Amino acid sequence: MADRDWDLSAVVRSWVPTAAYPATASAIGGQGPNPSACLATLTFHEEEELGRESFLFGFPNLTDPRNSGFNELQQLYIPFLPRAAADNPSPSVLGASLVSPAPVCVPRRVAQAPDSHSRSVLQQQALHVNHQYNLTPAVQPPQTPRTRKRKSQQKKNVCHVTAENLSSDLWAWRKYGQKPIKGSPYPRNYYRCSSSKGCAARKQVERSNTDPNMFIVTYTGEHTHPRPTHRNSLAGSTRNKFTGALQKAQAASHADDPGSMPTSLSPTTPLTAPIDEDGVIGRDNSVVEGATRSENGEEGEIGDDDMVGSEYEADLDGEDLLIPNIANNISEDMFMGFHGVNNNVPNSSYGIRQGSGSGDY
DNA sequence: CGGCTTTGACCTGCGC
DNA sequence: GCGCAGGTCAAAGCCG
Repeated sequence: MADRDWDLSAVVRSWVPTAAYPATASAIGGQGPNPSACLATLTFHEEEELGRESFLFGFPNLTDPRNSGFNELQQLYIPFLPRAAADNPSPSVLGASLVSPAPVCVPRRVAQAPDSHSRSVLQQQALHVNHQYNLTPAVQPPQTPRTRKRKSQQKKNVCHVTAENLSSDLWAWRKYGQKPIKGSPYPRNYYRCSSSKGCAARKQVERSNTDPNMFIVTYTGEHTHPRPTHRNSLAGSTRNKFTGALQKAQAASHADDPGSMPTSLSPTTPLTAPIDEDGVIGRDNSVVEGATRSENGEEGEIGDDDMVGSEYEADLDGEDLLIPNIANNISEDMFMGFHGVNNNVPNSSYGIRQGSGSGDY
């Protein structure tokens, strides 16, 4: 019985409430959503895209004080943007001054011995930011899903984000597994991109055992397709048991499970309306690899199997994608789920791998 | 009906 | 080689 189990899918799934995905909003619930959370899913490529006019289309309320987080995030990402983008960041990209916490990722080769000299300036900057915002960046070597490189050599893009900043990338993620992790009271949820059947992109979400308010999002693999122009009919809109059955489950079984998370919230970002094709929003704050790459050709290199690199390439292509109308769609209730998580609120049994977790346990 | 979540079983990596 | 732990598969069931 994993009474501490929680379904991170709730976290991963886009928290952005929209008319199209009201359930998601209510499922997440809560108050004081941080717009920047949405950006947490952006890659620097995507950020670059966001700099385009179309981006404003997607975020009509950028001027809204609530969007300060967005701008903040952009600021934070600047160091990680491709040099061109960083050198000539559009106003939207640069945004305003930092005000609220924003998720930041820093590329790092886990397998490599940390070398202060080798650490890129960008990384240091990111680290600084992370420190400011109490974020714990960590990037591990990417991996090639399915081919299973040595675990220690797998490339990963790890981001530590707060519940508020938990992602809402536009990719459609489908949960395919959950496993309790030894040493951690919280299970790890596994997601794969559901936008394309052949897509190798994976996403892992787990709550930090050191800081329950932090979530560790790990991206591996790369998308083999352009961003979806639209969500699957059900993607992100269903499974919002959190609103219905979920709540029942909460009351019934995991009323005291601090680690629990509403499963209903899939890592899918609800999209309200298609933005300009150039509008790009993507994964969570996986800015990392690119950052290193731009600064340090070797460290954080975007190898062939580096999902980040290739993915970024695709992003730059201006693949069609949608931008969630975050500001307009954020619901008061949206973060209820997160609050529940943060406050040991009963969470659903959904997405929770009871006890033995996934099979082997 | 299509897509998603759940979850037990199986596979693989890795340390000893 | 063995065993543990992490990662993935896939059937079953749920939902709109």
